[in-house]
Amino acid sequence: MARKTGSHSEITGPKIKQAALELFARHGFAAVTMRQIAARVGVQAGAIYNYTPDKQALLFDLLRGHMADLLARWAAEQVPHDPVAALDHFVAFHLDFHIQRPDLVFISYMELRNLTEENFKEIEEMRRRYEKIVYDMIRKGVLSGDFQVPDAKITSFALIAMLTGVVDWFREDGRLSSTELTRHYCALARQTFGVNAPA
Amino acid sequence: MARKTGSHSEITGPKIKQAALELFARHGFAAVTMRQIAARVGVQAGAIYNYTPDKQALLFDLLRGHMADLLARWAAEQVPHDPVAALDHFVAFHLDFHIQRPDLVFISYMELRNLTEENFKEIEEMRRRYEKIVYDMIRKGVLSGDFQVPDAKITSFALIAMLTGVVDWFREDGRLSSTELTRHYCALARQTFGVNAPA
DNA sequence: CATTGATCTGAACGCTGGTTCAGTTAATAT
DNA sequence: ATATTAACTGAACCAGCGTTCAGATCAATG
Repeated sequence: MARKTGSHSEITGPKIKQAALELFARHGFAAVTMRQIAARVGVQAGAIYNYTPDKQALLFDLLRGHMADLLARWAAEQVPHDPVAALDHFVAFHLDFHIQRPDLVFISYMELRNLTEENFKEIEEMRRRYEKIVYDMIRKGVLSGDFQVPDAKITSFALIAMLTGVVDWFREDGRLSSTELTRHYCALARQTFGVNAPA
Repeated sequence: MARKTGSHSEITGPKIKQAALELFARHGFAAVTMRQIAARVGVQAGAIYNYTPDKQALLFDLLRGHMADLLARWAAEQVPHDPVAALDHFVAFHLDFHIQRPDLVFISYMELRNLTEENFKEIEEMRRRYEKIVYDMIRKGVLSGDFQVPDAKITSFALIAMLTGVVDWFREDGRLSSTELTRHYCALARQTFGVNAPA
């Protein structure tokens, strides 16, 4: 038996990516086998190699795609000039983006060490670009006097950590809606940044 | 060749734990082999089984020991009654404890999914106990009027995330000393908690 | 000095991993 | 109808896995 009706490349390709994503997120890259991925797609392990050169590329494509998506979407945002409004905007953007992709966020943090050195550098570079966005935003607010923080660099890390950490516990059907979540975190971030008067 | 001078149980046992810790942290539990651990200790793979029933136990013992240490050390702390002073105390304690054990912190977060269900539950329970400590501390400060936060639960997660995230970038020989780090984070945490007047 | 017992070696066991590939199938083009 | 080819199977390859264990080695004991 081979090639059943409806088993086209345009279907199997994305299914492999999705299966790999879910399994990597649940069990970790090293613990997942090509046969497990294949089984989830409904195909033999060998068939995967029509879509990816190897297991490493499967992981790398997921991570690079995720980071590229993140950077592209932020670039497309209309960010307010006012520092406090910009902070609110960023908090809402970051939470929304990450909450919608818990698996990708997870593996982007967990599986960096399973990347080739070369591949790792590429992802790291993208991550640094994103962190710089946050840092620059904070610097602007500090210079304008809107923010009062002990250290801009530390604060940028702290903000990203506290926001990204949300994916560890947030559930759509939990106590808080994503709207409430965003509202709370905007308030929390403002306090963290020493913003006094509400904008 | 077997049993060389100075190769006692009291030496090899801890060396195995240490080697496992470093390798698990660097490459991940699933990617590390018993032979790699053995090689680092200077022993054959079979010898490891004089000290641990299996690979899983090696991981579990590290995680349980880490969490038990964390809880025991906090229990031994003299925590001030004043909520703001207690917050400062906690921030200093948490940073100090985690900065000194980056590898353990790393695997305690990364390798939870490689635990047996039974073992996982035990670690999760300890983690919850620690989170509850933070939550209770915040509740106290909210009730006394010292803290003003949008949501105590969220804030507890946010605080832990922003503090623990430090191990991802902090280096002893970096721009900031651990003393400065603590000072900055105490200030940041106070702001996050809406503390107005310095205590 | 002979014996003992903890400690470790070295080789093996059965199994599974990623990857390859000749061959099979079915959708499409001629 | 026939030929073509993308998509897939099924089996194999070999390296490496965790784990076991009979036997070797050496420190300590009496």
